[in-house]
Amino acid sequence: MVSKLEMTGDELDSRARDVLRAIILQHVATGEPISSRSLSKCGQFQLSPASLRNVMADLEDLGYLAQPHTSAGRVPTDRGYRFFIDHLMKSHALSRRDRETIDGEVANAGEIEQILHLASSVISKLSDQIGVVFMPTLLQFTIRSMDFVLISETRIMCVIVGTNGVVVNRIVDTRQTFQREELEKIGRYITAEFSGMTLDGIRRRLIRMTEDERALHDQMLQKTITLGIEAVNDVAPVEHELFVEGAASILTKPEFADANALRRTFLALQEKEKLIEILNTFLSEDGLQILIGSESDFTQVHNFSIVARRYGSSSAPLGMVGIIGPMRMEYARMAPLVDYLGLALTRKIEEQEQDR
Amino acid sequence: MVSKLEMTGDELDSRARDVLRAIILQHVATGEPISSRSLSKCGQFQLSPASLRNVMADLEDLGYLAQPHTSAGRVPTDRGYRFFIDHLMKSHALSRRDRETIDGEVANAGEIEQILHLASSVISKLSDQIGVVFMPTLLQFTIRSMDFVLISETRIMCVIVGTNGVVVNRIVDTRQTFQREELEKIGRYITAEFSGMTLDGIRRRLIRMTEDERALHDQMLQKTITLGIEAVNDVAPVEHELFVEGAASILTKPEFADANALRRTFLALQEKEKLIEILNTFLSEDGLQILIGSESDFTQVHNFSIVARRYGSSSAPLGMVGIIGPMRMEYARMAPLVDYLGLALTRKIEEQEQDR
DNA sequence: AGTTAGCACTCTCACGACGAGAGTGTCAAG
DNA sequence: CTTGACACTCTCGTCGTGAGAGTGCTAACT
Repeated sequence: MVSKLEMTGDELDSRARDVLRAIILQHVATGEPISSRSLSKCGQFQLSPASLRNVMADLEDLGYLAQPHTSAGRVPTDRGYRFFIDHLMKSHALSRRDRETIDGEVANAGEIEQILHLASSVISKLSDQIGVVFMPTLLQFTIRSMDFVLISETRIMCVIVGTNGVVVNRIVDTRQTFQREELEKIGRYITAEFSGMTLDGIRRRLIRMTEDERALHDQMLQKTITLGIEAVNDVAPVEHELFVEGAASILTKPEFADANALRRTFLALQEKEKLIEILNTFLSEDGLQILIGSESDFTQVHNFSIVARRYGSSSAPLGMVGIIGPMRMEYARMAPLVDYLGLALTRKIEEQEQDR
Repeated sequence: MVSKLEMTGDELDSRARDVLRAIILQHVATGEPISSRSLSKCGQFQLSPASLRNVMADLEDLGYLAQPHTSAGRVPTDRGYRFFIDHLMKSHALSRRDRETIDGEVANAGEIEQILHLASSVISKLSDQIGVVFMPTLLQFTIRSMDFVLISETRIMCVIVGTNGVVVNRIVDTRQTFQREELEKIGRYITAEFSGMTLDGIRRRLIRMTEDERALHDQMLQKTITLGIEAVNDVAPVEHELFVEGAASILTKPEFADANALRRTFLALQEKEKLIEILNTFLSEDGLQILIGSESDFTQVHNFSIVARRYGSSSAPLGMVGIIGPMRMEYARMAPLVDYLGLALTRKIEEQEQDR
């Protein structure tokens, strides 16, 4: 019945918009359903509760508000939050403290995994929500260099540096034995020969090379090829990394007062595939993304919202960073937080990219 | 009033012991307080409920059982569990499936961190409790080799292999620029010069070398020293790694039916220092360790137990592996699980140690 | 027209009473 | 020493009740 309404923001007059905004702000602050009386008392409107009730009834008809039960106040629906975010919200400026905290954490981090880990934990702490950082597949990842370090005669650590500054390392267990000097040579060769290619491309070319005439005779080349293939094969399975931090932060939120809600939530967070799927669809979108309640499978069940943003250079987006929390959250504070963290990460990564 | 009793297991006659064992087994299975009637009905005893009540009253006086309230059955106390574990428990043989699962997971893992991560997750899955694996400080860690890989001109990955096969790698950001060949030379030099020493020892010696006459003139040596110090300094802060896996497994246990217990538990798991402290004290003990309820700060508050065991060669214990769960757990099944995982880890690590 | 006071209505929630059920302790008889 | 019997106690679910909160509606007011 409300489906034919376009979300242009035009179907609400200025007063209705003010009321909706006030209700959402107040409800986010208190967690309680908002009554006409408390709204009237807050002083923002020179109207009696009865008048406000009329406005609220209209907003309910339009699907922006709902009543938990007849004699309770109103609560925003996901549709209400959506309207708020699209048309009513005024993002807070990011506090200097927060900005400095983010900058500090990001600056201190070295390796990509550490950066992402710190990012998820800092956003979780600052937002008091669950922090998520997602780094998608490395298959399209182009390499700058590849080096091999002798761990023991048959165990080799392979260090791959991407053109975007990301460093990946894995240990492979070979059946052959290697010398230090051999590995140095192999590293130089592979770096020279394959830099700029994707892992997948490298693997395919190496496999083609095995059939090459020369490889049959040159023992050194043969060793290089098998080691290279093993190294790339071993990295490829790392299809994505998902950092979820601060799940305990939701423990104190009133929407999780009962044990079942908690249980369901933790179990949902366990299975990360769904989350990855959602974040993946966002990966093609630019700018801040907000997903509310029923708008996706994941957020629907638990009345969650996701505020997330792409990071990494726009030419090669690297992943998503954001927060997950109950639908009732301070979007006006979350939005700039997530946005800034995304920017900071992007900047950091571009710096590393320069730094060649 | 019971404190003067020695825990020799002598103060209970054979019948009392049987009753205590039966009560614990039944309570662990059901989670309910055990009544004299249900005990009589189970057929193990040819006694009436009234007689069993007498025995149970005695066990309660001795502090092995307790009643949640007057008209409830009996529940084992931590003292009761302790007696059970020390004198009554018959450990189940480890099922073949479990043994194979553990062997499989451990065999597949490569790097130490991956091994420990898998270990904590496999033990969590098999036990349906929270899995913990703890690796203590690396400061006493002696090195076999040290290599440096060029990430970018000023960022160097440092790969340290311990004599126990453990591989640690960190990226350091230097102010100087390095060439590939330089790094290879530095790696060879440091490996030759310092292998067998502890990280701490290396650092001290490097610092002493800065004051050395030669270092002032030999630019290469100077670069080596500063890089070496930075590498070691960067690794040293990693004082311990604690893997806690499967916290969600306790969600379904009846002792966490109410939200507060859940909340408290998750918050307790958040602060890992306490846990590390406890595991650290166990590090000097050989064999399986079981800590019950009030026996430690950590387990006391939440009615938890810890079943843990040292792993790593006995000459150089590497860390602790174990599970955390409610006091009411199947000790007879947990004990061999943890024990076997500890053995498997030790074996794996010794293999890697050989493999030089 | 829009606004407001008043009022009846509905729903939740905290409180207390109550009875069924479960388990115990005890005592006297076997 | 064992056991049947019985009174006692405590928990827990159910039901009823009344206070409180908030609404919708209507009629009067501006």
